[in-house]
Order: sequence, then C-alpha cells, then structure tokens
Amino acid sequence: MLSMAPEISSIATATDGNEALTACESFRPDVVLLDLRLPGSDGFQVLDKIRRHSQMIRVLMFSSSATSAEVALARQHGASGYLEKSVDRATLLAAITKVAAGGSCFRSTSNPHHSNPDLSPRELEVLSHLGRGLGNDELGLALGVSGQTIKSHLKAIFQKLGASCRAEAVSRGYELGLLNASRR
Amino acid sequence: MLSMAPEISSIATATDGNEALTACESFRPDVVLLDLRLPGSDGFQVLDKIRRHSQMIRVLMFSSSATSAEVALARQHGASGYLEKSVDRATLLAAITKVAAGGSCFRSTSNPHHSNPDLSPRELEVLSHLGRGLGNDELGLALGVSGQTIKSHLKAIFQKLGASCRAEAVSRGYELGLLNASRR
DNA sequence: TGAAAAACCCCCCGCGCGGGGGATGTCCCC
DNA sequence: GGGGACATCCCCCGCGCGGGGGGTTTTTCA
Repeated sequence: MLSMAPEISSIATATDGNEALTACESFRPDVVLLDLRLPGSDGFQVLDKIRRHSQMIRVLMFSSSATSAEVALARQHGASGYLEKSVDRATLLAAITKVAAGGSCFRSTSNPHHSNPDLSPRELEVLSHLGRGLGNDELGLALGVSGQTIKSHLKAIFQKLGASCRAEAVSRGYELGLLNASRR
Repeated sequence: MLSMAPEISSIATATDGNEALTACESFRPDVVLLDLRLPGSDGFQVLDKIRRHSQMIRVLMFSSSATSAEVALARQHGASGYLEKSVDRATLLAAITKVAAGGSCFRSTSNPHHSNPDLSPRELEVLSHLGRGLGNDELGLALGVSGQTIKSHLKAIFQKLGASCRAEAVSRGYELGLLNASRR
C-alpha cells in the first residue's frame, strides 16, 4: 500500500520491538506505524520507548481490533493515532499524512469524510445545547421539537464527529472550534 | 498534574535518592522535580550528586515548606528553582517550563487568585479523560483503578462543577479553563 | 500525633441513553 | 421528475449512567 503512494516513502520495516527501536534511531522517521501485538513485547512499551527517545517521531498505532480502552491508552502514551487494520487504503494514507503534519487520527474507520465535519445548522444548534445537562425530552422542549427528533440529530452528530456519547461530542465540539467557551 | 500537561512528559519517578540518581542516568531528563525531605537521604545531597553528574539536568526543588534558609541553600547548591508543594497547577507547570528553558524560579509564595472550584488532582485527571467517550470501567482501566472509583470521583466532580452528567461536566471544564482544546 | 482530605472500593436500583430498525414531508438542484 | 440533504417523528431493546447508601486506607497538614 505505502510503496504506491508518491507522498510517502517507506524507509524501514521491523518485525519486533527491538528492530523498531534501532530502526527509529537509524532512520529518524517522521511517522512510525506500530502494531499493538508484537512478538516478545507489548506495543505500548515500544511506544513509550520511542516517545521517550524522541518527541519528533509521531507514532500511529495499528491494531487488528480497537477497544476504546486501548485507544485511550494509546492516546495517553503519546500516540498520534490509532487505526484498525481493516481500514481501507485511502483512510490509512490520509491518516499517515495527517499525523505527519502534526495532526491526530483516532477514529476513522466508519467515517471517511471526517476532515470537515459539516454539521447541519440544526445539528449545530443541538450540539450547542448538549453541555447543559438536559435530557432528550427537555432538549426537545427547549428547541420546540420532540425528544425523538433530538435523538435523530444526536445520531447524526455522533457519526459526523466520531463521538460515541454526549460527553465526547461536547469535547470534540470544543476541539474543532464548533463550540466556544466564551460564548454561552 | 504532569500527566495532563501536553508540553511535559513525565518520564520517570523515584521514591528515594538512589532511585532518583539511577533514573537520571538512565533517562537523562531535562528537569528533575526533587523533594527536599527524602527517605534515607537529604535532598540537598541528591541535588549535589545530580549536579555533579551532569550540569545539563536542571533541578527544581519541591518541598512542603519553604524557609528562606532552605531556599538560599538550594540556590547555592545549583538548583534552578524552589517550589512549595501547595502551589497550584498553573504555577507548577509554568515553573517547570521556565526551568526547562534555562530560567530559574525561586519565588515561594504565589497568587491566592484561585477562583477555581478546586478539584483534587485525581478529579482533574478524571475530568480530562471524560471527553473520550469511555465508560467507567474503561476509564478505570486507563487510569489503573476500578470503575467504581471512577464513579466516586465523578460524583465529586459533578457536585463541585454543578453538573448533572458527563456532558455538562466537560462543558464546564472548558468554560472554567480546566480543559484546553489545544491538547492533542 | 491526630483530624481532615483524598483516593480507593462495594452495594442497590431506576430509567434514559445509545444503537438498531424505520417513516414522512420539505426543500433544492440537476 | 428524480435524487439528495435536511428535518421531523416513531418503534424496540440492552445496559451503563447517575443517585442513593456504605466503607477502608493513604496522604496531608496543622
């Protein structure tokens, strides 16, 4: 996959953690694609060592499965992203270039058009009220629609933002500049 | 506190002077936060050994109390700063980055300007992970405690922030400056 | 040295959230 | 006229959140 992408040069490969570490020292890559399950050692340990050795090297975790706990751990340990191995070529390449540019990429499997999460006006309005601690019905009351409608909007919001719950949607709202702490 | 600061990586911890010394040799940190009262040895002795071993490593003394004699001693022995343990999060982080950049920080008493609904360090850490869409058990996994403990912390967080759910807590976190959108 | 705060863990329980199916009507634009 | 995005509304269902109790141990600090 990588060899066919003109904007990416695959400069080294490794079959275990030690190889990866020595390769990092030798070749100083911009991005490391790191498997979680490695022969002999834990992927997170390798991640730690790479990060400890150089903050310039950005690490993209690459695993066959993605439990949210593992994704959180990866983020905590300083990974720049987490991808399932099942992702398609375009998603993988996009993730690598994004990470290389200093960005992060933690959930991209289901939503290929995540670069600009254009929420509809109504969805933005719902999002802006999410941080008030209201239930679906109360929110519906505030916006003049039924609670079921709020649920529908929320489903769309979650998918577009790559969120799994209201709290994450709010967080992403702030991260993406859709929400602003000063205005309320 | 440190684990939540994106610009700072806590690369090692030590429980006594010897551990600190070996850790310094192994990890070559930019800055060492050094407690004055250490089990077995005097903090100043450890400070001397670190400085003797490498002038590149800058040491920030960290003590529960700060007599002016101790502060003066710390300066004489080559410490780059002296902080009381009661300092707030912002002061500590600012001091570390300043020292890392080659500066020094010896002012003991700091601003009582503390309008924050003071969450405990652990509560702040939990709050900072709330926007990731993790459940209580997953969150506990990420922080190394049980899901029940997360629930307990959340109860306290909700009460202190006046929030009724995770989403509202995240929102208040951003409003109060406890969370920052620029962390990645 | 002792009280207070913080961190940790456990129980029960109701119900609302989130995820899976749908449907309908309105715009707009090709 | 038909396709697409948007907005509205409905069903079912599992389970995890939030709220109410109860604890212990460790750390902090006066």
